[in-house]
Amino acid sequence: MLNKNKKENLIISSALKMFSKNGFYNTKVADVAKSIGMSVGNFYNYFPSKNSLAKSSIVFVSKKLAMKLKYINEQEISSKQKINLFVKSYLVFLTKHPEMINYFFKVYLGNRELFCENEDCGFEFAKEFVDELKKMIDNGIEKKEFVNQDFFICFSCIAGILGGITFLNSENVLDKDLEFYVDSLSISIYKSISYPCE
Amino acid sequence: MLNKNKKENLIISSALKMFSKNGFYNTKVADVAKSIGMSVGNFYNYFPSKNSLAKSSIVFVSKKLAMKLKYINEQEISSKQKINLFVKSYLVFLTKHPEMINYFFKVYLGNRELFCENEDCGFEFAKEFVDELKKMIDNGIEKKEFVNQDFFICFSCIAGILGGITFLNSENVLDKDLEFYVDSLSISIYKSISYPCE
Amino acid sequence: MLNKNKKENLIISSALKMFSKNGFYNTKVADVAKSIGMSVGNFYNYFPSKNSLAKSSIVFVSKKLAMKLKYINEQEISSKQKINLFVKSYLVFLTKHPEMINYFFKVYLGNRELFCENEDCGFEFAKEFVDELKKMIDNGIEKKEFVNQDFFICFSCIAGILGGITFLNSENVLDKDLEFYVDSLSISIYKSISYPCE
Amino acid sequence: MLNKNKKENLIISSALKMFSKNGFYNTKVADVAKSIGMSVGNFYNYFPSKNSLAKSSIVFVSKKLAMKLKYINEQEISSKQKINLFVKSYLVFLTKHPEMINYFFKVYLGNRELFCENEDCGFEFAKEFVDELKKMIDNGIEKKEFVNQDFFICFSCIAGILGGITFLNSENVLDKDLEFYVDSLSISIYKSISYPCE
DNA sequence: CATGAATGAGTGTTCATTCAT
DNA sequence: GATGAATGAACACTCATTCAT
Repeated sequence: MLNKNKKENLIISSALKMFSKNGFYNTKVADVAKSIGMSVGNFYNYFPSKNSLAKSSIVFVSKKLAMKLKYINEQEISSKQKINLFVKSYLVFLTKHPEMINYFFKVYLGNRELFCENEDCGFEFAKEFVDELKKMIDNGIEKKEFVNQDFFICFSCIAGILGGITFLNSENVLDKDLEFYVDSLSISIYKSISYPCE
Repeated sequence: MLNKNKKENLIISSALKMFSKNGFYNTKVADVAKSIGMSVGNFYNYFPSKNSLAKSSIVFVSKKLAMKLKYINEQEISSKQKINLFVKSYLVFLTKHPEMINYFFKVYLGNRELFCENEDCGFEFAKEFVDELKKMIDNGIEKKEFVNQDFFICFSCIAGILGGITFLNSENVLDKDLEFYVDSLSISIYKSISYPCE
Repeated sequence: MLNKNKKENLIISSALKMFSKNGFYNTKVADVAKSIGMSVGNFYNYFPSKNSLAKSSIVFVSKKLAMKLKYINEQEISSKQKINLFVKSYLVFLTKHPEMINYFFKVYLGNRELFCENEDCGFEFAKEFVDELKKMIDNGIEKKEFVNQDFFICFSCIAGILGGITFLNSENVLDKDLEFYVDSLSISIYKSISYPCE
Repeated sequence: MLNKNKKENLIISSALKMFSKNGFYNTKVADVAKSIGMSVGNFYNYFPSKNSLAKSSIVFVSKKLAMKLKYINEQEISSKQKINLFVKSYLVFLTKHPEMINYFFKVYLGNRELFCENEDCGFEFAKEFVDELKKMIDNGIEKKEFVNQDFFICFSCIAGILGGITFLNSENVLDKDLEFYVDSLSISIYKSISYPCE
């Protein structure tokens, strides 16, 4: 028998697909349960509420992304190369697990009320990923590879541009495979935050 | 007495605030109606359904944004200047009407199921804005001010970076006024899509 | 059309019957609604919750009983006669509206958790009746018709003995009509709280 | 290891506390099981259902009370003294085991649907206690110490008055210790069923 | 146009009970 | 006997929408 943690992940994996496809509110607890052959009642042995599943799900995704970024951050390469590796890693992941990325951009960013009780909750559930991204940015600034500017500008450039391509992809408007965009995207991102005419 | 169209806009204005603050699903038709002193029944004289209000709302926002961009596009200035004007215009608008921008980024992009019946609906309800943005991009490429690359890359850079700052702003994590970011953001956006070392 | 208050009373009347017969927990909101030809949703236009219906119901009963007792209290007769009138009035009421009395003794006294949030809520929802009973007792003590003793003793004698016969009646163990017990019950009650050998 | 019967009593003891405090319907089988460090599944090795636990519990209480009354009944003393002893014994028991008395008056009398399948089930589960009380009453009447009246009147007087003080006690409205009320209560009860001017 | 009472399908959650281990 | 994961029917409450007035 699967242990508790394994089963939780099984639920999350299925929920991510359903939430990202049909939205949190149009996905019923019964749907999630049934999708993995589990009874409704038993679902509640693993998550105390539908909402807590949403929260655990974003933590799950955030950790996955953080791991990939951490692996890149730990290498002794230039920031430019790091960005290239990250974009590639991100797009491969998006191809393989669109539900995770889409969950992040659609459900997490689009339905803040699910994740925030008070006004200023920030991105606490995506902390792990955001922190790792911060590391990359800080390191790039430190090494003078990135313009020494407001952190939030950098953050918007990296996360924003990737978010942009993600939305276009999820709406099926892109005419090429994601892989195709790796280089041009990394260059764009790099240009946006680095000094012109290096 | 207000004519039908005026009243529709009144409803939309109030709905935008509520939808963007609490989400579409947590805003009840009764709440919207009450917020402008209207009865529930009467609401349905102006919109056939809650969902149609959501659609009209995004068209409303898209038109507003398109107008601003159109005004900029019509000027005889460099693309670089256009981007600067657009960023400024955008951030001023975001300051004045966060509900509109947030509605666009959160409700519209985050709850696609509300606006898409089939799989490939694209951004039909934001068409006016997207088209105008396309004009700016195409013009910049034509004039060799932007790298002649895939349109979607450019789109992701412009809309993505602005989206990034928008999310940071709506989560109250920015420590300065939006105005502060105008120049650095426009430079970043411009750098991302233009040739290096101009 | 019935006004709001009339409809509330209609709901309460029906709920009293169902609650007292099958218990609060075995009576579904849908049952109550259906019993008076009302939809479930509409029920909630009159009461915010099932629990609030239970509370309103006991207030309703308490008021009815208080009224009867008040009418008796206002007469210029001896306490002995008051008790006789009250017992008669009570038993007639019990015959005519067993659901009200049974609701009081079974649901209200038997399911305190429904009516008490904190530990010491006392009998706040039956206040009107209890207050009127207190008046009768205080008056009898003042006029030296009742032994000058602890109020709670008197209260237990009056309410307790009536409660006793009420339970026997609701269990269908009594072999005679309630009317039959009027005199012996009033004498017993009177004896229990008055001086022996008057 | 405890034998089956001992464990049943252990369950009952804990259940009495929880049922009397929070009500039958707000006490979950899992709560009862956990309260004595037992698994849910194992609970069902001792009681076939939650409802049967409720029934066994009232029999348990009824037997305890019957025993005390039996001991008193067997003494060669006047009915007046018996009543005094019974009241004392009752109040001491109530002080020591409020859960048992409260279970009787609240859960058993207040939720008849739990104990009665048909309409006329009487007090079958409290038979032992009721029978013993009947013995005391019959004996008093026989010895002309009590008025020769309807049995149910006597029953209501004794059980009702004790029930009255019990409710007041369980609602924490009494300002003195229960012991304080022993004499006045026994006198009141005795007066209520005996001839005036003995 | 305007009202708001009425509808009723729908949903998150609970919990007594079962049963494989 | 003992465990606790699994079941699934049940229920309070919601809310978009309708419609009589």
